[in-house]
Amino acid sequence: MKDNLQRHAPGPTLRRLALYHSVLVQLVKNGREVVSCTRIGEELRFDPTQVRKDIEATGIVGKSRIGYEVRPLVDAIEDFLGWNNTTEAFLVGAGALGTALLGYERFPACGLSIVAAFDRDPLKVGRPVHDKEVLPMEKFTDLARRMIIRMGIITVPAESAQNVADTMVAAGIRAIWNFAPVILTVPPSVIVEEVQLASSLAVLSSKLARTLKLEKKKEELPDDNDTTEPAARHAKV
Amino acid sequence: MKDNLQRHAPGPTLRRLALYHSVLVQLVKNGREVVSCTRIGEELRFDPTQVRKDIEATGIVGKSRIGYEVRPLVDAIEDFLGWNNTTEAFLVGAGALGTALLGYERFPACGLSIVAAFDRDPLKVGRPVHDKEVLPMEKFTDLARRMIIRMGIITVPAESAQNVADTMVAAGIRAIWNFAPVILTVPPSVIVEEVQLASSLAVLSSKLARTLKLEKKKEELPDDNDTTEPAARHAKV
DNA sequence: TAGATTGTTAATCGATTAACAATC
DNA sequence: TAGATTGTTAATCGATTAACAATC
Repeated sequence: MKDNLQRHAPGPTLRRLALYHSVLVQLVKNGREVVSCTRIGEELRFDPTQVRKDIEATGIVGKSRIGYEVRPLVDAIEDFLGWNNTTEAFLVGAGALGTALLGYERFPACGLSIVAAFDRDPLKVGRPVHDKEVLPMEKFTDLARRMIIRMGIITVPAESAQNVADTMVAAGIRAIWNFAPVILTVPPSVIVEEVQLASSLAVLSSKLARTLKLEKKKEELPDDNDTTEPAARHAKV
Repeated sequence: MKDNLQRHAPGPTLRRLALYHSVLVQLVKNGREVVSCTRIGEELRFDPTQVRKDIEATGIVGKSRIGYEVRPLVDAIEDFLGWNNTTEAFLVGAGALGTALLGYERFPACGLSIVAAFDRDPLKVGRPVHDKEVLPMEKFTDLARRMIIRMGIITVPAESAQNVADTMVAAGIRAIWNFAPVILTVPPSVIVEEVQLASSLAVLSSKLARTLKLEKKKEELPDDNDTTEPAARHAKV
């Protein structure tokens, strides 16, 4: 056992821990009491060694031949990810994406509670979305300070995102989850997690384009290099 | 110049290329004709060397002391990411998140056109969302085959996601953008890009929890290790 | 020319994977 | 016991960063 101060874990580990959590919560529901890395890995198609390494970061130790106790493991992951105590967040931008996040059923299990939404559009203000009030932007700073809100979620268009971020920082917010398609500039004391949909799409579309191009080429020149052609296998026979 | 067949680029590079694209499109609008890696890097707070390495992957060559021509660079990135020809996609799950994606203004610039949405809920079928038809799930397979749709977007709850993915694969879809909180199982010929919101939140919330814990500890025991205490600096003076 | 910038190779860094002893 | 599984160290892999010659 190392010190009780939380060790720094690499980003990929944190991301996978969130996935393990989801799997483990399901196992708890099914009444499972112990689980092995192999089992978790199978579910998510991860290498068992990697799962073990990740779990090690949480400080949990398992039992040889048995695996890990599910319930303590869930607790340790929640502790590690900061999901054990509910984090109250303010969301800015009550458009379609903001609305989707306000109603996302998974967040409570991740210790996230979006307690209010803000918008500068008077038409959106006043109409509750998923039982959450939509307040005018003017109320943001005062309310965030009084409620000691530490997390902000940005779902406004690109043009206003930096401005919103500045307001959040000034109001004492320490972590920003940014869904707007711009990279934010914030002081070093503020943490930003960028959700860049275009980046995610880039990975998918580039791979798809590449695959389709390759297939097209293969169709056009079906030579001996084409191992999918059964005939090619007879070359040496 | 290497072969004209697209080289494989690492995921992080693809993600950053999407961000460069956004910056460059803006530069084109402003009438800029050339740009250096340093300039792009400043905008996104990336290392200039990294920007150069990424650009290298697209096959574009720059000019010493000048930089890169913006317009050809944009074209090359679009070509590389598969954003030059419009990809038509079907979306399944016309809930809040699906609605948000159907109306996302940035997608056309990324060569993505969501041409129709599908839902199994009869209440959602028939009412167009953002000018896009919402069709019953029964029509998916036939329509996808006839229109030769290659990309599918999943915005259904976790429980139905794998089922939807299976339908997509059977209908000839080759790339799936998955927003449901489950890891999908698909044949190797199908590409999946997972958008796991919980994973993204995990990175943010764990960092925030860690920071807040550290600060609390510092408050409780303000000893000489606390470099923010000006008094500590006088220890040796 | 001088100096900013590219292109490219080498060094570093960090994460993943493999290997294997310990253990229940 | 035998064998599955953990814990841990070492090897590998891949991406980032540094260094520097070439160039306009």
